Amino acid sequence: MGIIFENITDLDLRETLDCGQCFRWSEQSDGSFRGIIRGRFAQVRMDGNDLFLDGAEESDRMMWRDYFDLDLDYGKVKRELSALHPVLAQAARFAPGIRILNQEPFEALISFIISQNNNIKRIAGIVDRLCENFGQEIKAGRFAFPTAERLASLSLDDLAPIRAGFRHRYIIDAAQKVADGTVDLESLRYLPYDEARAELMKITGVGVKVADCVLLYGLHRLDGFPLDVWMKRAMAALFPDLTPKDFGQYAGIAQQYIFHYSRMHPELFDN
DNA sequence: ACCCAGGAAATTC
DNA sequence: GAATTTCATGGG
Repeated sequence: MGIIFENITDLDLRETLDCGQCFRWSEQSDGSFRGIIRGRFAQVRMDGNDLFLDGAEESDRMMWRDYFDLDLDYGKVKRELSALHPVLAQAARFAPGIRILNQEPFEALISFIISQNNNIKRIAGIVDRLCENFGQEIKAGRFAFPTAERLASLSLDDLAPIRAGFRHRYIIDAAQKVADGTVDLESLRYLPYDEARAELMKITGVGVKVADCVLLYGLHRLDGFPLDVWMKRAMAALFPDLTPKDFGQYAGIAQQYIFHYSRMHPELFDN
């Protein structure tokens, strides 16, 4: 059982799965990654330009193609972005195998609510505990991300085991507003950007930055440009003459190159 | 003991 | 309205 995608360029699994956009893949000692996406398990690895999804089902081929964004020409995107600014070209060359995943919108929403005033390692731990406690077990010890309906039914005390602190009430409010239709995540996919952002900000605990992350990572709004502490430092130090709008329709991809490059080069910001 | 972490809400000025 | 403080938790 498994799926193979042949002749895949511009994809590096470690760069893509460990660049801060997702929190649920675990790297194995052989360099492959195991994860559960949309309730489906896969162990993924690259062999040359072939992408192997061991354990995945052929009937899910389209889902996985979509998840890894295999229909977008990242070579072309990189050429366009690299022409904008030499430092952006350098950031893209540093991790040329980054792609923006198509994550489940609700998972992105909850994950980035958890991300606020937090660090990536602990975010991953909280998300793991959330899945273990409230997600469906797909195979031994591996759980799906919980549904909005399930999380909406919980009390603050129920969430105590995930140890997310003050974010517990944000998680429940988000789940309730998604479950009861107050916020329709799928409808945000093609709404004007500012309107989509405003919809998400109806949720307690969702501000501009979390909303931008949900739109970019969960709804594939590549025009989004989340500005976290790292990106604000990077913009001030590396792109003082540019604004987010200057990065165009693929700003979100530029953001990911810059975010990863900055996080891997903290010495750039020692002042 | 102190500081920070892919922020946002609550409070104060 | 804009600036500051608080909010849990864990690691350095």
